[in-house]
Amino acid sequence: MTEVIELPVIQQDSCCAPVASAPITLEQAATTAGLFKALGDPTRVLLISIVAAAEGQEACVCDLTEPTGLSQPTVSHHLKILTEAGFLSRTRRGSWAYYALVPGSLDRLATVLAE
Amino acid sequence: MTEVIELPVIQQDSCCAPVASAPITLEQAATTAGLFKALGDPTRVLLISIVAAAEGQEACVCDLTEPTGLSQPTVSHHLKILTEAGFLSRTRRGSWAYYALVPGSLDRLATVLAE
DNA sequence: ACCCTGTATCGAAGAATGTCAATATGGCGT
DNA sequence: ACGCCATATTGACATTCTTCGATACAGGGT
Repeated sequence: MTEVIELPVIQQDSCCAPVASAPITLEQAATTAGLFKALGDPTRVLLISIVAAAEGQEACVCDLTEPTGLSQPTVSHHLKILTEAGFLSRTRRGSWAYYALVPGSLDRLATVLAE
Repeated sequence: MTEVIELPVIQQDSCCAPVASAPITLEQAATTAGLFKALGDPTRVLLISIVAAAEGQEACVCDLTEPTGLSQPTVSHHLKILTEAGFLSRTRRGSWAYYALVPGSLDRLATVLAE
């Protein structure tokens, strides 16, 4: 007897279809646009930059409120968006939450932009 | 006597600083985020894809309303946003307005994403 | 000159977004 | 068990965005 096991959908491997190579579907466009939307805010671009340039490629929330000049809840909010988009990962060590750049996530999106 | 001449700011050549290489300023982040925001909409990603895949790398507005399923004013609005962001160019021939992908504009943005 | 077609702009309505203060949650120390 | 610290969530508000219908503009043909 065979059993059907539901596997988690991992679409991060292939990311999404190249934009300029062939015509894509509206659904593919929505997926791609969702990634770009996550990067479509100055604060979030800044956060990515700070995290990527930090030692160990990671930073805690406490390190990010001051350079952005925003409140802690707002920074947490942006970090959540970047994490859900697959650009950042979250690791809890003690009371601190460390956010790190997901390796290859930006490069993968760059592939989508290839002409 | 020296005269100060205001030169137009052309930032499209170098586009913007790589995000993940070194820490950037909030101003640089805003410029970069502006480009991503232009691509942060499903309709606009679809428009880019259709235009890029079209013959002659260009399409008129009349070719774009049907595949997007949106009204003509809305399509024109999105095309304007993409044009102002530097991704599309506009050429008027007769009554028609032809939009084309600006060569290298997507590749330039891809450079920003290099890790 | 007039109309017709394609495109752009305007004005408005609804949805989504960014931000904060207040509050909740989660861990570590005493 | 309690309190403190860092972080996450909630609720609310102002702003921006997406979309449309209505209208204005532009160019070609009769």
